[in-house]
Amino acid sequence: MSNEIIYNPHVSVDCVIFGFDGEKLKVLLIERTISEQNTLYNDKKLPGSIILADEDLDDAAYRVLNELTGLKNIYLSQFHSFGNPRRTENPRDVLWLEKTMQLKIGRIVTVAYVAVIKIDRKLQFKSDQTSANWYDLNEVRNMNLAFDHTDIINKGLEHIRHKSEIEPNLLFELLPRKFTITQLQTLYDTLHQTKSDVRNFRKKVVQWPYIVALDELEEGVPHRAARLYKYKK
Amino acid sequence: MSNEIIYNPHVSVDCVIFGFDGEKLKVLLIERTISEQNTLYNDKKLPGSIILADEDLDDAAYRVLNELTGLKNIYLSQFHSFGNPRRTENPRDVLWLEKTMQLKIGRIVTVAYVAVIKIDRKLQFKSDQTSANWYDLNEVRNMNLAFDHTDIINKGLEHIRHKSEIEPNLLFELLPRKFTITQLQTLYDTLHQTKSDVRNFRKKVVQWPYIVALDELEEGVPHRAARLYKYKK
DNA sequence: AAAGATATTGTATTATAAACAATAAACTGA
DNA sequence: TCAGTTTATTGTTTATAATACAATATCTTT
Repeated sequence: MSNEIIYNPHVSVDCVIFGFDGEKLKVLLIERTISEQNTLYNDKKLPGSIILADEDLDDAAYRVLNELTGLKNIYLSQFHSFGNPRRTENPRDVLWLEKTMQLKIGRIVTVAYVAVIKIDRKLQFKSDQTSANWYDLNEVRNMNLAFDHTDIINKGLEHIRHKSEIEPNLLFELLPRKFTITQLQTLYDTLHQTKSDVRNFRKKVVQWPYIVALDELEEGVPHRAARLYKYKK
Repeated sequence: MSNEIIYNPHVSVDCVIFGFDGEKLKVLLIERTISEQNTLYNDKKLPGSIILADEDLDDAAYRVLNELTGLKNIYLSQFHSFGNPRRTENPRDVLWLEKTMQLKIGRIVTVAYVAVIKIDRKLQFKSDQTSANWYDLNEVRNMNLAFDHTDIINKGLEHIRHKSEIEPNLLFELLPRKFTITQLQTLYDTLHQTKSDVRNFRKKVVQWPYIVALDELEEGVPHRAARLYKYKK
């Protein structure tokens, strides 16, 4: 009957923030240091936080994002909640929770959000102690992240894959303000896991009404420079 | 600073269960009776439950669904979590929570799941006290449901709309085992909010590999009987 | 036998997706 | 300066999918 005990878990939000460097998708991860028996371990985790007493879930997610990047008006959407009772059982995670939260925390149900931002945005931290960095998605697969954050990232990736098929606008949140068609195609193919034909792809995108050609070319490349485009409206 | 207090809300799951009667989409709602100052109020709510101490979210949703319908192997998927601090503030809801849960419950964060089932399935209740009924989605919009269950239903509807565009298989979970093309089209158009052309629609679906014509006709209709089809694999 | 109700079917047109390779422009190093 | 390297850019043909559009068939009821 211990199975039937009602129990209050904590509730948190975690943000999966994707960027694109022109070639690969990246995730923003927070550095975490844990001292365990006089040894320092270095770790990475998603930006996240326990929700506050009077705070809605979306508000908590925006707060976390803002504390991290200093920015607002970001494409941010909830995509899944994770509540496996054993997701907070790793001893290293338990230790970190006790140190940071100053209290024993048992189970945590987390609500995950995803955001896509331009990777060249300067990240402003409210606290000087936190440090965030971009990591290749492929690297991340072999890292040992905190909690079930690898699962969360994978599910978040799935989510923006689907979303980008419905609203191609999402792509331009990831690209720099001025971009080449090649960059757009690389991003598109990365997200859709395809290899589209160069000619067909260009035909498709130049007829999108919200993509406009500029009178500018790429600079500093050791070959023919590509035309730059921007996203409008 | 009261804004910064860490607080443990309860966590629950709610299931939005859709059915289709051949003409309209329906939701399964639980009857709820509240006695308030010697008066009995009748109410409806989504099937749901606080999660148990050692229970994963998906497990909780399946438990709720099973306790309600007695069935397993149902198309069930998590679609959104709702955590507005004020979602449990309605006095009637507070009263009901105290009566049913035997304890004061403040905030509840709920994780919502959606399921689609055949409406002619016999519902077996584990407890004789609960009673569930199908309601038209249009009626439901004007009912006063418990908590924010109207919002949850709307978001769940959005979810199966999207999902049915990607996987048409979902449609056959809602249709009876033997169905007519007209029923299929009505369901399709209801979900997609379209009015497709009869000829084009038939051309489209008869070439779906998983739809097979039977040697049977509808019975008991006061006009020409339609051919029956079934879904395979 | 006529009227009413729903089921069933085909053709022409348009739009979209897919397949496929040659040339142009800029830089690099000899 | 020239040959070689690298990436950018462009068109045509074919196949597939979506759209527009109305007449006839079958069964029931009166």
